[in-house]
Amino acid sequence: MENNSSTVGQSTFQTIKEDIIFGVLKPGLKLKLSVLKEQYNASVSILRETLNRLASEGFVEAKDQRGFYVATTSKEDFMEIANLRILLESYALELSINNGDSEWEGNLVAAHHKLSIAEKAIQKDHYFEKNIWKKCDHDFHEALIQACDSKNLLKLHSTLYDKYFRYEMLLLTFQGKEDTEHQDLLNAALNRDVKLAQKLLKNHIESAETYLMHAY
Amino acid sequence: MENNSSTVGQSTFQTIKEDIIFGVLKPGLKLKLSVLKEQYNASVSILRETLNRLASEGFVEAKDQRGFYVATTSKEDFMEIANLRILLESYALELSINNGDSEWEGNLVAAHHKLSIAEKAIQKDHYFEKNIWKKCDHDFHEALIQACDSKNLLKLHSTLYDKYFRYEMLLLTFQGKEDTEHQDLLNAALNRDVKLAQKLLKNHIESAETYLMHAY
DNA sequence: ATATAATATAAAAACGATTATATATGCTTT
DNA sequence: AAAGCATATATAATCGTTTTTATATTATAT
Repeated sequence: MENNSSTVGQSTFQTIKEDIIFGVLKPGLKLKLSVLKEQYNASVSILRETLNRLASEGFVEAKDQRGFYVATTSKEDFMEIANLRILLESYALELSINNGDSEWEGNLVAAHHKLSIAEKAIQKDHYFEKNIWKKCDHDFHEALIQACDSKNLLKLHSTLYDKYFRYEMLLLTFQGKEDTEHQDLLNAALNRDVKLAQKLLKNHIESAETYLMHAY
Repeated sequence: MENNSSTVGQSTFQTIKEDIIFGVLKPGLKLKLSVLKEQYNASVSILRETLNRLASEGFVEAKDQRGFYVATTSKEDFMEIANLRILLESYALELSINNGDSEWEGNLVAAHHKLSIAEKAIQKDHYFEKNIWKKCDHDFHEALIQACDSKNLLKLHSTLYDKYFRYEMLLLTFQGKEDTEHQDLLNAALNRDVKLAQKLLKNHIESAETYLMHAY
């Protein structure tokens, strides 16, 4: 899970964030500066900058005068995240379907194609890199709403997606059974059928949600 | 606009955030570490932590290797913020009205009472502290959705509210003519009339929105 | 005269060291 | 022996300095 962004700050931010999302850093874990320093080869200042950013995004909890902890998880929190994701992604989807031009369609088809390859790969090879599949799934959902024409909305959705995904990673090895869901979603979007697309999206998120809830 | 939170970091964060919201630090302004150091009596490290947090909340733009700038503003950005606020606050309002118990009602009535006093004060005395009125307005809107039972939603709404408020501050001295809007909103909420409350809220935000748009 | 390269300068990024705070440990007193 | 206070230790918060990077300036060559 190496990362070579431009600055040291950027790359440690990315790495730690991913480690939280993929469950390498477990919920509730105390993030001692001295330990992280060794673990991520970064100075205290950089780590504090990083943890502060992660705290304001909600992946880390900053207890005043008592350091940083990996954000804890709960059934309630997961439900909130899922519902907010549905709300925002549905709204964005509607805007995007109504706005999207041919370039949007092209990117969407391309993203779906990549995703379907990754899905096949992960079903054959159980040890296929999860983070590759994650990126494809993320990119597809982002491509769907790309034409919503609201940077703020895209930013919010992205964080919410990551939080939702974290629960997916924490609660299961891999689901692997969402066969045609993405395909159907793609078709509905291309047919500019807002209502259907929104319904499929809701089901898509909720089906994973109920599935994951059993793990709690 | 002094602030004495527990840690130096917390208080400079609060202060700089408020200075951005209230327009003391103008949009696009370059935030030179050396200047801020004098201005806010804080060390570079503290300032970097602060600016990183503000960047991830969207009040500051962090250009890689080229420092920090106060987030720029635009008509489009404002529209996005307003629409997102309507979406989230309407949703939260519905949940809150359906969930709210007597304590929620009590706090709501109290918040509205305080707000109406502040509104009267600001109409008489034109130099009445804006940040007091801001706090009352914020508290009232928060009280409305307090019973929505979703910390994530409340957090998102709070940031969105602040961003919306920033535009209010940047684009006018004071509006001062929203006479009965808050009162009507309060009544609808107490009567548990979701649809009406949502409609009033939408109007409330949009009326300010169109009013402010003329300033651009 | 203009364009490109070398140099100088200013500011951000990163670091290590110092100070303040909280919790754990042990001692004293009732 | 237990409770409360004092001390010690670990760790977070803060600071000043060093290193790196980007941009502005100047010089040189075409």
